[in-house]
Order: sequence, then structure tokens, then C-alpha cells
Amino acid sequence: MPRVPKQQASTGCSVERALNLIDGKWKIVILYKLLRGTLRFNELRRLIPGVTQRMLTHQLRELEADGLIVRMVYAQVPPRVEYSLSARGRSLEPVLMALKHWGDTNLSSLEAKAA
Amino acid sequence: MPRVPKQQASTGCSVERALNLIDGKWKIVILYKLLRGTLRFNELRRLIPGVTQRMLTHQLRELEADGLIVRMVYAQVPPRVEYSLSARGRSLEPVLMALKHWGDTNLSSLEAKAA
DNA sequence: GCCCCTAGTGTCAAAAAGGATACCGTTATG
DNA sequence: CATAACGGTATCCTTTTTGACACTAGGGGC
Repeated sequence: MPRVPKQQASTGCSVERALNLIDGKWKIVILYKLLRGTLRFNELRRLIPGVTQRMLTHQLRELEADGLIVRMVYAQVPPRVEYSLSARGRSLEPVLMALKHWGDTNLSSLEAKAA
Repeated sequence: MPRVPKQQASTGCSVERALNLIDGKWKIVILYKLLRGTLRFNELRRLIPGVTQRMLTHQLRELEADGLIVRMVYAQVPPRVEYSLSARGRSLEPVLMALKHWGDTNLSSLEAKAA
């Protein structure tokens, strides 16, 4: 993603601007996983096979910067960091669910075709 | 996007797989614009300021390859090429509308904050 | 003492995405 | 004859994204 020269992301319509916040393959998946509740870093990692530690960290930081998730650090050893959706992030639920529904419906038939 | 080593995109859940089809900043916007009906190449170009000819072509080809849009070429001079949603593409409407709704709702308040 | 755990960070390099620009054929228009 | 319109391609180059890998702190277990 171009991620837009920061600041002004208002190239066009609201759809376009919305995409600037949730682009990247992992972000939507992360948000989706968090719909069910708070998760720790390594829990997310296990839930999303294929994401590397660095990528996960990056995406989480961006999501946090965009105010979609909340990061809670507990001063413990070993460290404990919990991620959860912010109100803003939770407001994405309809989008995420629509996407999941579409995936469930349209990708199974695709795979059936491909198989 | 990584666009996955082609072929097997089934890393994880359906959400993740769905994203492989609609990644890229422009694709969702293109699909969204096409919701309202058939559009010609240059019409799309005008509707999506910021997209270059090359990018638009690329994205349209991928959308076509994924069966989300239909490309109709009319043997005329000057050339006439029309793009429209396939049934599969149209099935994304709930997702697109949810995204637009979210953008309208959550980005206006964001910008108000930023302003 | 040594290794493991968590939740990272840093660096390097590869891969991918994206942008700029030039060019194509054909017909109409000036 | 030159130019413009349409819907692209081809090429080059830069920026972004991504991955691999090593490394960190501080306590607990063996």
C-alpha cells in the first residue's frame, strides 16, 4: 500500500479513505480475530499462521495509531500485552462480518470449482 | 499485497482468503464504482482520480481474472470497452456498502477531529 | 550456568507495488 | 498534414512492503 503521504488521505470518496485505514492483508484479519475479544500478542500470532513477528508488530502499531485497537501493557515478567478493539475498531464489525460472510459463501464454491 | 504465490491462497480463514481477491487500494474502489452500472475505461479513470492508466488496467485485469468483473470489448474505432460487475462481483455489494457506510460515519468524525 | 518464555526491536535484503513516460493503431476532425 | 480520442502496452525507476534472521530484558525451571 501506498499508505498515502500520511496526513491527507482524502483522495476521493469515503470508501477510498476507509481503505487507507484497513489496507494490508493482515489488518483486517487481526481486527476480525479481535472481534471475539482481547488477545495477547502470541495468541494473535498463533491465530494467524503466516504472519511474522515483525509484520504483526507493525500492523498492530498502525492499527493502534489509527485508533482501531487498544494496546494494554502489563508490567510483568514475562511481559504481558493485550490487544483489544477500540470503539472505533468495533464499529467495523459489520464490514468484517460482511466480508466473512462473503468469503464463506463465495470462496467455497470457488474452491469447489478449482478442485 | 503479497498476492500469495498464486494458486493456493488458503492460508487461513475465509476472511483471509477473501482479502486476496480484493486487496490493492484500487480494486474495492473500482468495484464500488461499478455497483452503479457499467462503465468504460476512461469513465473509471475519471471517477477515480489518482489512479494511473497502468494501475487501472492492472487492477481491472486481476478483477477480471478473479471473475469479479466482466470486460466487454466492442470492435469499434475508437475502441470501446465496457466493464461491469459479474454476479460474483455483485455479491460483494453488502461488503462494499458496509465499507462505505463505515467510511461515511467514521471518517467524517475523524476529519473533524483532525481539522 | 543455561535455556525458555514473552513481546518485542533492528538490520538487511528481496519482492512487490506503484508512478512516469513514451508508444501503438485507427478513425475523425481541423 | 497534424492532432485528438480511446484503450490500452512496454519500459524504467522509485517507493513500500514483506520476509529472514539475529538480538534484547528479566525472571523461572532444570
